Amino acid sequence: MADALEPEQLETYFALMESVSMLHHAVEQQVREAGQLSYVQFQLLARLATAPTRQLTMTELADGVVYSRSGLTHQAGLLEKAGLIAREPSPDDQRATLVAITEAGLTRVSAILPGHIDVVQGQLFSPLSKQDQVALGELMTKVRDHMREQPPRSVSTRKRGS
Amino acid sequence: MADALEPEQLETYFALMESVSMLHHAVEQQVREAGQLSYVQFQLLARLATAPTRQLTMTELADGVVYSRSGLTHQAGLLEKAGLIAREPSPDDQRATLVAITEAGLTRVSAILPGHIDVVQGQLFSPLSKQDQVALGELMTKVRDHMREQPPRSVSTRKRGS
DNA sequence: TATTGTTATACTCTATAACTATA
DNA sequence: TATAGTTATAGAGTATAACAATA
Repeated sequence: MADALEPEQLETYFALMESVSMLHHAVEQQVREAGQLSYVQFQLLARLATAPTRQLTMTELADGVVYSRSGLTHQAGLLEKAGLIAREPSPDDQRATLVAITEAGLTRVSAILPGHIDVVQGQLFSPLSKQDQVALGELMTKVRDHMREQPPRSVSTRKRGS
Repeated sequence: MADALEPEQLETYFALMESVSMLHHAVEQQVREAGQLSYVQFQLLARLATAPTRQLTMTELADGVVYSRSGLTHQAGLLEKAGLIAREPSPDDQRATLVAITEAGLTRVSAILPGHIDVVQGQLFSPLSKQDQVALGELMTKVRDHMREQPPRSVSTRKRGS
């Protein structure tokens, strides 16, 4: 409502989307070549690998990565079949499923990470000064936090109208 | 090679990817609801609408939006079937196809744009100060320009190894 | 020989709706 | 009644390779 975008903002928006699209394409390729995984699968594994207890519920795991429950179930099925994660019922809540990364999963992430970091360094950070990099971090943290507050209206699919 | 990512850079990278993923999801929905198009289709139309002569060759149109020739052919086929673009052989180069946006295409873009701008404003820019917005534009322009210089190794698929 | 674009095909991803089971 | 997760299925997107035509 109200507030149009300045032409300058439109250019910023386009530059952001194009940059990230290209970056996404580059890292997707790297992840596939180095680890035979899609980027989504890599994100899920990376999230598990960095989780405090190295296990999350399906819902926690989905958050911010996947936008439908069935999508996550599908990806988790593939990862489990590949032996990279393990699922077991949660003791706390019988409805929930706990997902844990396996040793093989950790190994896979380790195989991907160095090359991944090279790509991100080369594509995203190399044209930026140290100052720029810090600034970008601050900006995107603000944006991400703001977006997280917005009703994602997807994973927590609580249909109203339809 | 060399140069690892600082943990701070890793966070920046993640914040960027998550933000844009959510933004992409939001605009994708908006474009579909307001204009019955995918985001890629909207990008193609928008690119044509803002092109100086309102027509581009397939290769020019693909640039930065689509990463395979056949993908563009497919999308162009859909857009043409919907009457939003028109294709004709180029007079300059008999191999090339000129793609032009139709009146219906322009109308469709117009139908999408206001709501689109609202979403971008609300999701991306609203948490940022005017200063922040300018800074983001400068940063992403640098990044985009740098990435454009990198061999995209995709559209201009000049296979070497395989 | 290199480039533009299309075709055919196959694969992956994603989303919707219906369903089960537990809170 | 609401939530966690799965299943089945259908649709859309994308990429590879083989191809035709022009430069």
